[in-house]
Order: sequence, then C-alpha cells, then structure tokens
Amino acid sequence: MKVKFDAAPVLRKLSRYGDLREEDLRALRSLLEEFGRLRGTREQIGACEDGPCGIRFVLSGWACRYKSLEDGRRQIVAFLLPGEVCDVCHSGISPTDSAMATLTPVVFSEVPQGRFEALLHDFPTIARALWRETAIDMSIQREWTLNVGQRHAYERLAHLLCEIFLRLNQAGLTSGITCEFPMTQCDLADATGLSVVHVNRTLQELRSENLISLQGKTLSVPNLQRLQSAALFDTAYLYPAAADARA
Amino acid sequence: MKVKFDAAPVLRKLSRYGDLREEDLRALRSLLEEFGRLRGTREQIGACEDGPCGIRFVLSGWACRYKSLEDGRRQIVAFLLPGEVCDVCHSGISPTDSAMATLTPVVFSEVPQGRFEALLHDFPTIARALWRETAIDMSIQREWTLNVGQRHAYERLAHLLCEIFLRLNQAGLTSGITCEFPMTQCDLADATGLSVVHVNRTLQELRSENLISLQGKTLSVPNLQRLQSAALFDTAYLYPAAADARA
DNA sequence: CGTCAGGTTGATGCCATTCAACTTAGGTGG
DNA sequence: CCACCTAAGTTGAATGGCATCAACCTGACG
Repeated sequence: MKVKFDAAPVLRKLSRYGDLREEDLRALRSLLEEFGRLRGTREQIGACEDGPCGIRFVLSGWACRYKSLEDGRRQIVAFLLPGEVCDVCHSGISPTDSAMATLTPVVFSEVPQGRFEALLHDFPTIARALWRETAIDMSIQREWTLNVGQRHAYERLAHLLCEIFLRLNQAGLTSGITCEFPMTQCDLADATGLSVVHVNRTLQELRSENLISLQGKTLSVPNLQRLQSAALFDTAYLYPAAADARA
Repeated sequence: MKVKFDAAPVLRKLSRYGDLREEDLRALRSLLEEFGRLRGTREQIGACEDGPCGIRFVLSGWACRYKSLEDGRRQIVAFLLPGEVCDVCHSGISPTDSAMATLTPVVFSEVPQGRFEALLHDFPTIARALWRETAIDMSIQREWTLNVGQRHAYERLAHLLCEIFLRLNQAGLTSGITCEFPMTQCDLADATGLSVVHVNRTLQELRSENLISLQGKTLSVPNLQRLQSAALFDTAYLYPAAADARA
C-alpha cells in the first residue's frame, strides 16, 4: 500500500528559519514526498545497502545519531525529531564517524545529493533557512557537550527533557503540557552518559517534585519554568539570533 | 609597529579540504591579511565592543570556545588552533550561546560578513573546502560529546591529547613527536569535564606509562599508536570522506 | 625577594556505577 | 482467554571513580 508522505513538519520547522514563500514550500514539499521511505522500530538508517546517500529529513517518528566505542559503550549524540534535517553537513565526512537508528517507526525522505543541490540553487531562500537550521544543530551539539560535561545527573536529565519538549513544540507536536515520548530509559541513559539504573532513580526524583510526569509513552511538563530552572536551562542556544539586518 | 599577518596556516589547513588553485589562495590570503587583529593571553574574542561580527580565522596562537552555567561551572566546547576557522556556522545564532577566549596571544582575522560572502561567491572552490571544514568541526563536536559522555578520565585525556596533536600536525605545527602545548591543567579540566586535581593525577599516569611527556609548554608523544589505543581513538572523525565521486 | 599562577599531594566523602534480582506491561501462540 | 515470553522498568546493596578541600611546592617575573 502506498504510504502518505506528509512533509508538513519539515516545512513548519524550516519556516522558523526563513521567510519561505508558497513556491519555496511547494518545491521542497514535492521533492520530499518524491523520495519518501519507511523504517520500523530500532532499525538502522543510512547503512551501506542504501547506496550513495543523500540529504535526509525526518517526516515522522523519532530517530537518533550515535557513536560507539569498541567495547560497546554507546553515546547518543543527537535526537532527530519529526521535521528535522538529519545531516546537511554530513556529506563529505567519513560515514563511519557515526550511525543513525530509529527509536520508533520512522518516515523519512532521502533526497539525492544532485537533486538537492539543484533545489538549493534555484531557491536560495531555502538554502538560507537550512543554513540557519544547521547553525542551530551545531549550537545544540555544543550544549550537549556542556550537558554531559558539567551538569549533574538531575540537571542533566531535566535539561534533556526540556530540550526535547521545546523542540517538539517548535514542530507543533506538543498539546498543552504534554507530548509523546517514545524513548526508553535506556535511550535516555545513552544520551546523558548515565547508567540506566541512575536514570531510573533520577526520573523518580523529578517525578516526586512534580517537575515531570512520564508514564506510558507520554511526557507531561506541568511547569516548564520550574523544569527549566532545575535544568539550568538557557533557551538561547535553541533559537536563531534576533532579526538579522544583513541580507 | 605593524604586525606581519601570516595567513599560511589557514591556507594549508583549507587545502586539505579542496584543491585550491593559486588564484583561490591569493584571494583568500589578501582578504585575511587585510583584516588581521591581535589579542593577548586570556582575553575575550568577539565581545560586543567589536560591533557586528564577521567570519573569524585563527592565524596563530590558541583559543577556545566555551559555555558556562550560572554557578560558574565552565565547559570548553572547542579548541581553535592556528589555521582553523572559528565559526562559519555561527552567524545567525544568538551570540550568548557561547563565548570565545584566547589561551595564548592570538593573531586572527575577522572578515566582514559581506566581503566574505562575496569571496565565497567568486571562488566556489573555497566555499566547498570551507563547507567540508565545517562538516569536520561538527564531527569533532560529536566526538567531544562521546568523549565526555562515555570515556573514563584516563581515556578521555589521552583522547584529547591525541586529537590536538593530530590537528596541530595537519596545520604543520608539530616537529617529529613534539609540539607546543600552552594549555594549563585547568584548561584541560574544563575541556574534559574533570577536576583539576584529577587531571593532574591522570596526566601523571599517562606520563608514567610513557604515553606522553608534558613539561613546560611542550608535549611529546613518543608512540602515537599506543596513545591512540589507550584513548580508544578512531581517526575517522577527523578526516573528510575518501575521494568524493560526486561533483 | 616577594608574589602569584600553575602544579602537586593527601585525606575524605559523595555521586554514580555495577551487579543482581524482581516486577510490570505488552504481545503472541496455543 | 489464559500461559508464556520478552522488553522495559524498578529496587537494594556494595563498590569505586572522581570531586572536594586544604595544604604545600615550584618557577617565572617584576
């Protein structure tokens, strides 16, 4: 059966980074929907079988990028949420640098390099928006370094939950104080550099102080302010600079 | 007195990422030398006084990018070594996201946004090379997340020293098994997320096993292979993908 | 020769890991 | 519809890696 590929989350997200006109949106949408693909839960994305890889976008579902050490230790270095681009910067890097995997069933697009470059050439507005999203990705990666390097377990988890909630919110995927949250505690451990056991206990702490409620696959944040201050969270890193005078 | 701004390290480094012709090099060099600047040890780079900021390159000396928490905890998220670009991706991000400071006296160039964009437009080869360097920077940032998230103190420090040695080597700044190493143990602590005391002890361990020798401002790595394996170091993340067939 | 930044050392304690067992929930086949 | 199975979550106890605190040492420099 033919799946409906819905590019809306990507368009919504990218619109945050530039004033995309109708024609920009249409061009991008049709390209994304042309190259839609599917993956199940806990599958690899971008393994060799795929042949020469292109630019990927997550249309729905959650994925992550991770790196591993020889002995099996694993670090999730980024989450890829609906609407987000996977790796504008990634072509040109040794593909063994890191790997991608899904956390849920995922619909994504993989646009061939050539087609995508043509698009960027024809629609410079899209190029500029994408450039900004890349800048934000870089900024997020720096924040993660700070997070695992300096924050204590309690702050660290709080920070991660804050970030995800806000990013989902940007994609229009929160409803009020709640959002879907399909990750396991094991994923949280790999992303924070903590042990599963300690993640479990720390989550209980956060729950007992009513900073979050997390059951089933649903996260609620009754008071975002309080969670942010528990996380020493500074929103600056998630948002582009205020109106940029330069062209 | 007029300082000699030598753009050679930048040109050498960038040449690793693309086949720059004589004319590319000349154009870039003259731009870099036009906008040279100076800083002393432990000074800020890119504070407000500088006005609207441009694209920065380190010509000589060491600097770092860091982030801090409200209570003073500090994480160095990147080192900026001679020849490296500071932040292609950075315009468009809230400037409070992170800060830059020098570790030694530094000579750098700060090319105004407009002038630089013109250069990239006229010399697409430079643009492509710079794009790849940015991709590597991103890759390095991911590796740092892995480093502080998963590696033990011993591996972590070994890894950092390895990386710096290899990056200096790329810039032509090593001679044999030694290189300059102006960082304090305090800087190492901030970069690894360890305490100064523990850095000190771990360095002693590394020394006692002859993996490094570090005295004065000089680092020697008698056996890079051994240091790499102690660090669980995989060089893939530092290098661009093998010859890229696509245009 | 005093001063100060950087480096070194020892003692102590906590945050987080590890190991191991147990519980719960969701899914599947008989 | 229940029995089984497996992944995920939870709990307790013991260990240890690394932080913290507080001295003390060293060398560079004015």
